[in-house]
Amino acid sequence: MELYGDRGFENTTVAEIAERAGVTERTFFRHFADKREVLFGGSGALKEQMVAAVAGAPVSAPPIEAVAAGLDVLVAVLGERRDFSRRRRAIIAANAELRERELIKLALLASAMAAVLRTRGVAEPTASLAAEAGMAAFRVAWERWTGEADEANLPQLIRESLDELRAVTGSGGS
Amino acid sequence: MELYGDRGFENTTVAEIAERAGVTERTFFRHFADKREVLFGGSGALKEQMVAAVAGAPVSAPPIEAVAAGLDVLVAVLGERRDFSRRRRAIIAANAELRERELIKLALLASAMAAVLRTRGVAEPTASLAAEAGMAAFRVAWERWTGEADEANLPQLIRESLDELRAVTGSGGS
DNA sequence: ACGGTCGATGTCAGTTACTGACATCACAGT
DNA sequence: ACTGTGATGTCAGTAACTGACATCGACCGT
Repeated sequence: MELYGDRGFENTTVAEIAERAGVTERTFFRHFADKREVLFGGSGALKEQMVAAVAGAPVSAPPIEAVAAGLDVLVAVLGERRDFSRRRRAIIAANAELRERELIKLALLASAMAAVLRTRGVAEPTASLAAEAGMAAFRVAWERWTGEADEANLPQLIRESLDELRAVTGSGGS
Repeated sequence: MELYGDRGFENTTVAEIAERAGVTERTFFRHFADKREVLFGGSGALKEQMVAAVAGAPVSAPPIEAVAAGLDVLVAVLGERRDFSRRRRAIIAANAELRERELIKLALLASAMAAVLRTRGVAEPTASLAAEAGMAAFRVAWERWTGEADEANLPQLIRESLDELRAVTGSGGS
């Protein structure tokens, strides 16, 4: 991350990273599938935690509530160190390939949540849409949170986004 | 696309594509920024059309309606040749890098629509959320349309997805 | 203590996506 | 005919990855 931050992602070679870490290039690629994955390492574990949170929501809770429980985990993990998150975000925002990777990671999280919803008996278009809606709300809240100067409250922003999403979709069908 | 379909995306080299097209490798890279871009060529023009459609929606129309007008264009362009779309989709679905690319293309379309909404006076969290919600509805509808065997109606599926999205977010706030 | 297995690392050679610099060539306008 | 201009070819180079094999240290059973 230091190298990516200083010289930029694309001006940093794997050889440099490996040298800084005191290993060979080959070893780097045994730890990370590719150069981008460095910034998305914990996403597997994160997925597990989110899945557990969604699965652990009360049976009576509507789908969007279960998804919100999953997002709480996401927020807890990503939102704890704000300056770290901002540096990371700046690096990702500055590079198209990293943005792609981030999008697919979030999409994976959403589809994992949708899968859990299905095991809870939610039928298909609904499950995916609830998960996607939650993710959209998160994404927008996340942008604001990392972008704004003052100490905004991330869970609060997510709640507002969900409310806004309801308002926006609620006005009129096609 | 023939090569990608037959041998798979990652087993196809740029040299092969160039040879098939009767040009050199270098020329290939002058037409396409990278190997994936082949499958996403028209997305610039598509964006323009969608932007125009959103901008052209009645001033009185709520944001989600303007977005729906943009999606109609997307549907018209992508949905006209169904078998072509399905082959293309199969290729993309089979490869992670292509899925990444598709996600960022859709995200670009969404953010372009959000930008237009802003020029129409829609305030910020609302604009992004309306665009993202619309895109989520499209994505889910698109999955169903390309996946299902019978001749489903894509605009119809999108309308259903938007309705479902409203239902799903509408049940309860946090 | 000793041999053996195993996991992590190093080494090396190779492929392939992509890029910059320069040459060539056809064609349009004057 | 002259000249630019845009598209292509040629060539050399970089850097991300990958497969195959060697090494080495820790740990395990006897």
